[in-house]
Amino acid sequence: MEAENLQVEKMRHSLSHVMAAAVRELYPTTTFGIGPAIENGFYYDIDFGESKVSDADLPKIEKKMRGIIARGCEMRAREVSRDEALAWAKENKQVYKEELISELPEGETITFYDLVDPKNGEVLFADLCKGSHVENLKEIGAWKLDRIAGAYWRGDEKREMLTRLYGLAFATQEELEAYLEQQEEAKKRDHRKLGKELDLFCFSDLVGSGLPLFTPRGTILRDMLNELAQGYRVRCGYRKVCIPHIATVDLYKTSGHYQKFPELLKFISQESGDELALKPVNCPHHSQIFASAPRSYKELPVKYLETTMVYRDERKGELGGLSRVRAITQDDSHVFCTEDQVEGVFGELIESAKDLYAKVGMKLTLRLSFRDDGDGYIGDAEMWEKAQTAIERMAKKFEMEYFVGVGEAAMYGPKMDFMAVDALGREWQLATVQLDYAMPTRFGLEYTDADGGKKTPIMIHCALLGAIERFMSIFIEHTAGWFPLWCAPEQVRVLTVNDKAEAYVKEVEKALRGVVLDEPIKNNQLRFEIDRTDDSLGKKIKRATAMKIPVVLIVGEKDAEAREVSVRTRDGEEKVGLDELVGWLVARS
RNA sequence: GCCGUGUUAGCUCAGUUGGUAGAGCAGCCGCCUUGUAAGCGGCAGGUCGUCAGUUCAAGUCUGACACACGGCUCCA
Repeated sequence: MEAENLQVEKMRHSLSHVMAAAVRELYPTTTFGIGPAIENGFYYDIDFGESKVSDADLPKIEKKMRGIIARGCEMRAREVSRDEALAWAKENKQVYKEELISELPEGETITFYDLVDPKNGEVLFADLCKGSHVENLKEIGAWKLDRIAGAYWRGDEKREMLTRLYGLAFATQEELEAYLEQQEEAKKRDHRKLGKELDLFCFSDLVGSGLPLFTPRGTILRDMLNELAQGYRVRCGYRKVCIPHIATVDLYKTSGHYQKFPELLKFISQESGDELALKPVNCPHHSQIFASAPRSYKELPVKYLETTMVYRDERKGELGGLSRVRAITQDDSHVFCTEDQVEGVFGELIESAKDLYAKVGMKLTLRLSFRDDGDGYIGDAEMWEKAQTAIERMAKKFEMEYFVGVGEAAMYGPKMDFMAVDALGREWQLATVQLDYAMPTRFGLEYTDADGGKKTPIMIHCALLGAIERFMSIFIEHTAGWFPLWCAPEQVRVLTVNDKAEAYVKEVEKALRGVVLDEPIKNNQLRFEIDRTDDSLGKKIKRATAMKIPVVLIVGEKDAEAREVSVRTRDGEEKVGLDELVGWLVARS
């Protein structure tokens, strides 16, 4: 397996050289950046200078590449000195290569790979490269050029914008096709497409980009997911609070967001001239509820819970569907507690996260998000050390497998981030539990301890869904829109065959009206519709299926006679007696 | 923000070399009373993303803007 992976990587890497050779032949004045092998293929970043390149040019480049491969060219390594390499780069006006070479240590031996036609010894392309490569292009498997995109030189937006040509490459044709098929499947499940088809949310240019509007159906889904996420904490003694969505900027100067959080949206009051901001987080507001009264150690831990929107001025190019928005709903909670209560609070939240993700059918992995050396943080080094050690100790105590993500911490402290794996095997950061020694200090929060002295509480931030919008985008793709019964916007649809069994349809309606599900959330009154239109049954079924309604009940004269309903679900068809219908539905939730 | 692609009826899409727009579905109106994924017929529906420009003439060509989609170090 190892050897196979290595071979595929060699092949992908060699293909990037072949692509460069083809490009140079077609566009002689280009300057080359880097051309690595990647997960599903390869790319090359190229500066095309004056020439414009677009998707339409890909077939031309691909054809040229196939020609080079058909010639049976070889990849030959050649060692040169650093000075020789620099001279080569200068002579050929390869400024990017020159930059790369000049960064290599003095005296280092450098490898070049030549793409050579063995029949006449012609060198089609010579490139600075550490390898490794296939020996002969005959070893190359299945590949195709994929798309064209822009990429900053070395990923730095202050530097030149190069054109990146992406290619896909696999060992066999089957693997390439399987990959393309998987892409197709992902496209079919795309939450933006399903969001429209299932009537869950929409956008309006008048409202603005990155600002989703939820329809009645989408709102039900949101509410159900939120209820699930809040339920765990309500049962652990969290109490709901409610705050306004704006505050004076003084609040964020105190919290540090004004200085460290560029996405903060600010505005000036025409009335008072005050500078205000839309809340980018909820903790400062919540801290002021804690600060509103003298607190005793006896009432700790104080646990607040609120699902509410925060607003962030995200970079426009990064907005997309529900996964990246400017108005974000967090199922947020904040706990103010003593040092020795931290473990208990974390324990409850970890158990809740595990249970919630099991209920939605996603596997969890744990990332401990620690700080890096950047300056986007508040609080002193000692405090960070203490918090990070505590987080790691808890991961061990609760027997969670974890890895450490450096540079992933929040502004005010390290986080325990739960990564959920969806049906397509993709990993997403959703639930998060954060330990914060900084915010309480900045806000001067305190409580009176048993000895009468004042102490600073510790704050624990948590969101189990993370952002509801993001969670929904993933959940929609995870389920492909086939939501479990408990959270489906429309759980049951009754289809009449004709108008001759209306009396019986009314009986069924009455039975459904009495159905209340209690799992996984309590008091979940059944949501159902009755399709009495005079369309054919086939058409009604098609419509209900397109909306991915989990349970479809067909009720006609034959059913009335037998006092049953014809049930149609994704699993198939069956008959259920009217008397058993309620129990049948409850059992399926 | 930057690079590339796109925007035609509520939705999915046609629209050849510039000659003032088409289909299917959905909608509405009839007929059909229908048994497990589209019954039949008719009607209505569009400043072709927006604003400029070129032209006798622009959905089609040019420019700007808006919005959407894909990408923006898996470090020779």
